[in-house]
Amino acid sequence: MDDTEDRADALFHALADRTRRDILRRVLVGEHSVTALAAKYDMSFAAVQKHVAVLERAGLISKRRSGRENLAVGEVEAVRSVASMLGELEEVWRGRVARIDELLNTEGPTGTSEGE
Amino acid sequence: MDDTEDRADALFHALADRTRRDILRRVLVGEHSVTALAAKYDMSFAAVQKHVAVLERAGLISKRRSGRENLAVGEVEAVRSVASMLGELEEVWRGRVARIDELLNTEGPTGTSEGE
DNA sequence: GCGATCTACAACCGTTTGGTTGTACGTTTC
DNA sequence: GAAACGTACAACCAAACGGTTGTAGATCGC
Repeated sequence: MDDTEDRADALFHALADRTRRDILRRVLVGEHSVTALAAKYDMSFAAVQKHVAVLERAGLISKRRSGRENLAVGEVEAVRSVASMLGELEEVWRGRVARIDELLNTEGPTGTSEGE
Repeated sequence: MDDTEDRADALFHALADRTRRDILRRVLVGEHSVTALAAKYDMSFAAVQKHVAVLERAGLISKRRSGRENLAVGEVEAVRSVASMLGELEEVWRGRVARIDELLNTEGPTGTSEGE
């Protein structure tokens, strides 16, 4: 149910770091090994590897083994899915969303009345 | 220079929390006071207020004082600016970005050669 | 004026994050 | 087979995050 919310959390979180956004740009252009990526940044290999893992867990990149190298490539579909989430937000603003109440978190410790 | 990167950090970080995304949806529909928003979630007023502050610092919402109430409203332009960042990523993938090297972080402890 | 309401913010706390170093394991190369 | 390379992962650390409670300042209603 809030499965898409979990996914949104992971996607936005992955994008909320400039090093990860930079890695994503590189691997959207073409495949890069983790070591090749790590050489680009002024931090340890392990740190870059962790960033790659975060991107992978979010589905923004995928990895392919090639001998001892691990080639990462950007998943443009995932980028588009984030864009579509923002598009939905814009539709909310336009008032074009049919069942807004379904999009909104239905908590309301006052009794889930939500009628405002 | 990496001013836009700071902004991107703030925007994606603000969006990387489901409560904040939910608040954003509500205030994109129309103005809500902080108290009205806080009533919707099963957490303290202060917690919701902090979320609102994060959204405001990122520029995703703005606040307007009306008597003792503080009315928050969503800034759809900021949402669009995030969408355009993702659009730029997609263009990187398409190979349509003219000066990619300017988009990519130019670190390279090996001497900023970047020639790969 | 006084109580109730709306807001802001400080102080605190457990967990996560982003970084480090060190170790270990498969793969290539000679 | 041994050295070098590419990777993965554990353990550790300071800082940030998301939450809490408590205090305090404006503003409204009566």
